Amino acid sequence: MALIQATIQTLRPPVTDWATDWPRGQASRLDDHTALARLKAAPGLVSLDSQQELFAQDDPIRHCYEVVSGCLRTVRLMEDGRRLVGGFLMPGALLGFEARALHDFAAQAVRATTLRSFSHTEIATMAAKDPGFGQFLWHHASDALRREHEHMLLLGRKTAMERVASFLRDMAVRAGQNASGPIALPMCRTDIADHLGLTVETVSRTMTQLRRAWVIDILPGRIVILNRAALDHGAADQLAHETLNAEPIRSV
Amino acid sequence: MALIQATIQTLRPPVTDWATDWPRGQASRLDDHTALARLKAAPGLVSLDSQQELFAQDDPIRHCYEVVSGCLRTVRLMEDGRRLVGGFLMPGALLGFEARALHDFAAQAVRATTLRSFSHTEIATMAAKDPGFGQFLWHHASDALRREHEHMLLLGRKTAMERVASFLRDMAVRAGQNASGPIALPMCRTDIADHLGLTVETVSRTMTQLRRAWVIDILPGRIVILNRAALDHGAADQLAHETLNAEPIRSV
DNA sequence: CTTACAAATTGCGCCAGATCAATGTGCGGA
DNA sequence: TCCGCACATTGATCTGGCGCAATTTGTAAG
Repeated sequence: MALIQATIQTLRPPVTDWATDWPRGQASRLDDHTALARLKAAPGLVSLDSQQELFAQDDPIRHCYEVVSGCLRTVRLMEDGRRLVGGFLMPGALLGFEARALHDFAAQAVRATTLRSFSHTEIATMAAKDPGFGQFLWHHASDALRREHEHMLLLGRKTAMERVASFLRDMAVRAGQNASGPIALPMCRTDIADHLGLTVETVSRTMTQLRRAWVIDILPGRIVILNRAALDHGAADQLAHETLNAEPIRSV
Repeated sequence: MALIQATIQTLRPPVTDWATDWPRGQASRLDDHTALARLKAAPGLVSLDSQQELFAQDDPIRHCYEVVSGCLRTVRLMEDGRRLVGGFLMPGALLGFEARALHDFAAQAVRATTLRSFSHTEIATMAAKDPGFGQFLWHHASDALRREHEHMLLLGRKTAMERVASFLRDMAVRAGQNASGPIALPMCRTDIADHLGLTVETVSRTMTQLRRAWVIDILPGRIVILNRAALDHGAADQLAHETLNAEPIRSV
């Protein structure tokens, strides 16, 4: 059950931007939609400690959220403990904006996190009145769908190396880091493994392989991409063989 | 590229039902929405031969479709030929109702298929004008999202036996066959394998295992569920061991 | 600085499912 | 009825990733 009860106050006049979460899609052009702006003017605020749960799987959807800071994961559990991490939500991401009665994933803070919270009922009401807002929700769901499709391909057909490479590339894109520089990995290896359909050990081994091949450097809580082309092209495998004997000096 | 150019004529007065495709969800209650009814009054009709492609991956989205008869698969290919079948579309299913510029999957006929076709532009225009229709699209995308989440769990964490069992159970539910009776499997084993993230051989072996355990019977182009509980409960594995020596008389 | 604990890495043996290779089966056409 | 072809099944072998356990690293507390 949801641990936090956010308070939604009265709606007040328009404000400005609505951060969206489509790093790799054509974001719907509704950032400045007035209904959204009105909504954003009076959000509830939620703070979560690290590992705290925002809502559980099968909880009724009462609120929608926008991540302000921190990082969340969506989690789905099987009875026997097998776990799937649907995704990681970074600042700007939206959560719970589906037309549905129950959450099909739990949401948990990867680390201390703050969110803006909105009433889901109000969202639905607004969608019923305002076609523009309805369109926004449609666009949002469609974009989510496209990303899930991509992830299904990863889970269904990619090798461990390809999965890890895809993940790291995605994290780089999300961080806006097309250039070099450390990329934060706030989530633990277990979370990454459960997101990629692998085990912790395989994730660790694969990342080590990439390090040995000078494709990435591994620092506590972050990585640095040394050879972006290898990561993109999937040539990481070949590289791993070529440079296997050379042992890079590990950054301190 | 799309092989068929459907013609959308003028819109005419309301008609009746709008078959939806949420066998396991709370279908959005918009079946009789007037905008949809208006649209449905003047659809283009499309016929596909078996294996014919309706649209390719990365084609611009020009039309939306409702499956009238037959069966389609959505397909995504990797450069090296690895293939993922996103899903199978049975009569009543909707296709291409996303807010997006390009298709992220190709759609191909599993066997001879007919569809009603609608202009995607018109859909988008209608969504912009009519909040109720926008809501319908939002609901539709949200339901699709929930199904994809379920499938991600299958691809990421389930065993071959669990995947095949889930698939057969789904097909039974879709066919409205909670009772006994043959369930049509119009798609070939390769399609099933690419849908479940397995190989043809593994699908075949697993189904044989289920047959030997008296959980299902296998007929050309269809199956019969003999032990629904085993299929649901995933106890298929245990059963497979218990009854492994007994060789059921194969139906002719 | 030392201790303590969780997270990450590494080694090693094993197995579910992949891969390669026949063989079997059903169906449509001449 | 026979042929031909695509699909399905089965067998034999191989391997990528898993499972378990030991070790190392990072980090927070004392």
